Amino acid sequence: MDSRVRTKTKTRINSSSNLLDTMPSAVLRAFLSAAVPVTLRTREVLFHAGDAGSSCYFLRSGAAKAAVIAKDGQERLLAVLGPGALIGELSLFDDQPRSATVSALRPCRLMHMTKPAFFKLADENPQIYRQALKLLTHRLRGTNDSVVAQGTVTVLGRVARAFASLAEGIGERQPKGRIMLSQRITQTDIAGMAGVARENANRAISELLRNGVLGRVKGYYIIDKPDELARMSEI
Amino acid sequence: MDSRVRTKTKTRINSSSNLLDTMPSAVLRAFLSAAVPVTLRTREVLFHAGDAGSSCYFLRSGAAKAAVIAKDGQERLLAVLGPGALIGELSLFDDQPRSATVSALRPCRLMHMTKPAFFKLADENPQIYRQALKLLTHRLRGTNDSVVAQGTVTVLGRVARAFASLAEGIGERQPKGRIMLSQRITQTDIAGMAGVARENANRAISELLRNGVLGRVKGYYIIDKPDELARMSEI
DNA sequence: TAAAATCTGTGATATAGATCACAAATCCAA
DNA sequence: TTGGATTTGTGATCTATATCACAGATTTTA
Repeated sequence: MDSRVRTKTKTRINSSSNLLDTMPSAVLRAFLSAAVPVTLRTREVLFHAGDAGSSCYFLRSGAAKAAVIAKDGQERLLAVLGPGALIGELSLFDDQPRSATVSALRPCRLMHMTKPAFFKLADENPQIYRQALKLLTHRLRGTNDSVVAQGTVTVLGRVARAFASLAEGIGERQPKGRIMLSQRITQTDIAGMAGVARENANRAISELLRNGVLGRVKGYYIIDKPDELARMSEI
Repeated sequence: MDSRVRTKTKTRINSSSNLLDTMPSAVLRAFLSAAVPVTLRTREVLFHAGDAGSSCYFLRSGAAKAAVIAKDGQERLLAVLGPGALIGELSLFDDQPRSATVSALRPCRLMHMTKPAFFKLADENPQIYRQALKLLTHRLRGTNDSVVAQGTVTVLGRVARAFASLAEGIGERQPKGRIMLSQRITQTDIAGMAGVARENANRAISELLRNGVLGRVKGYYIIDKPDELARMSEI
C-alpha cells in the first residue's frame, strides 16, 4: 500500500461515515491527486452558512465543527468532524448554498475538490457514488434520530447523545474499550450539540462523571462506559 | 411521451424530493419495468421500524406516513408522503434495518424494486445515482433544519414548519398561489410532525386559521399565505 | 341512521428546562 | 508569572409547554 494515500484506521471510530476508508487504493490515489491541499488555523472559517459554493473538502488532520446560528443567536452544532470527514458535500450534490458554517477547532489540513473533478471521478468509479449514498444515508439516519430525540429524550439523554456523536467524529479507541475524545471540547459546544442550555449541559455532564460513564483527564473527556452511554442515548 | 410512465407534474410541489420527475423517459420506463406493483389499504403497514429489508418502493398514488415510535410511546412523524415519493431507500443504500414505520393514510399503489435491480439500473444510468444523491441531500438539509428548529423555534413556528413540510409531500397548487393539502390530516399527526403536544398543536392551528395563513374546507387544510407560512418557519 | 369511535377545542395545573446571577477554577497571552 | 479572558459550577427564579380533564363536533361503522 502506498503510504502517501494511506489513511489511519487504527483508532478511527467512524467507519461508515467516511468516504475514503473503504475505497480501493487506486481510486483513493486518483481522488487525492484530483484535489488540492488547504490549511486552516484554529477558529478560521472554511465557509459560512449561506455562502455559494459547490466544491467539497476532505479533512486529513485536525478537527472542525459544523454549526448553524439560529435567528435568536443560539449556535447549534450539527457535528464535530475529525480526520476522514467529508465536508461541504451537500452543495456538491444539489448546488444550493452552504447549509452550515464550518470552522476549525484545531489547525486543519484539508483537500479541496471541485464539483467537476468529483463527478468525473465518480462516473469512472460508481463505487464512489455507492459509498457517497451510504454516507448520506448514515447521516440521515443520525439526524432522523436527533429529531426524534429532541422531542422525546430528556436533557441527560441528549447530552449522552452528544458524547456518542463526538465519539464518532473525534473518538479514539483506548485500552479496555474506552474512547477518548481527541480534542478539547467546551461545555458550551456540548450544549450546542445537545440543544440545551449550557448550565444544564454542565449539570448533566456532572452526573455522567459522577456515575462513571464519563471521565476527564486534563480537559479531555473519556467515555469509560460506551455501552452505558449508548443505552442512555436510546430514543 | 408514453402515457403509462408519465407522472403527473401539474400540481406537484416536491420537485427536488422526487427521484423520477427529472429522469429521461427511457430511464423511467426501464425503472418501472424492473419494479412490481404493490397496493396498500388505509392504515396498512408497508414495513415496521426495525424490520430487515433492502428493497425500496415508489409511491404512485395515495398517501403514506413515515413515523417512529419513541420509547415513551410518542409517535413522531418524519414525513407524510405523496405520489412520486421514494420509500425505504435508506436500507437500500446501507443494508441496515428500516429506520421508520411506513403506513398508508389512504389506499396506495406502489412499485416495489429489489436492491440488485436498482443498482443494475443505476450502474447503467449514473444519472440515477446523481438524482438519488440530490434527493438524500434535500432530505438531509430538511432534517438538519428540523433539528435546529426543534431547539430554537416556538410551538407556533414548528407547527408552521409541519404545514410547510406537508405542502411538500402532499400539497397541490391552487389558483392565486394557494396550496391545498390533498389528504385529510388529523391534528394528532400534525402534532407528531411538529413534535408538540396535540393540545398545543390545536392552539397553534387555531391561530394560523385566525390570522388567515391557513384555511380549512371540509376537513382539508389550505395554505392561503405560503409566503407568510415560510416566514414563520424560518430558523 | 343511530351508536360508537375518533377527532377538535379549551380551560386549569404541573414541570422540565431556560434564564439569571454569581463565584471559583482554568486557561492563555503579554 | 501575572492579570485578563474564558470556562466551569451551582443555586434561585421564571416560563413555555406538557399534562390533565373534560365537552362538543365530526366521522366512521354497523
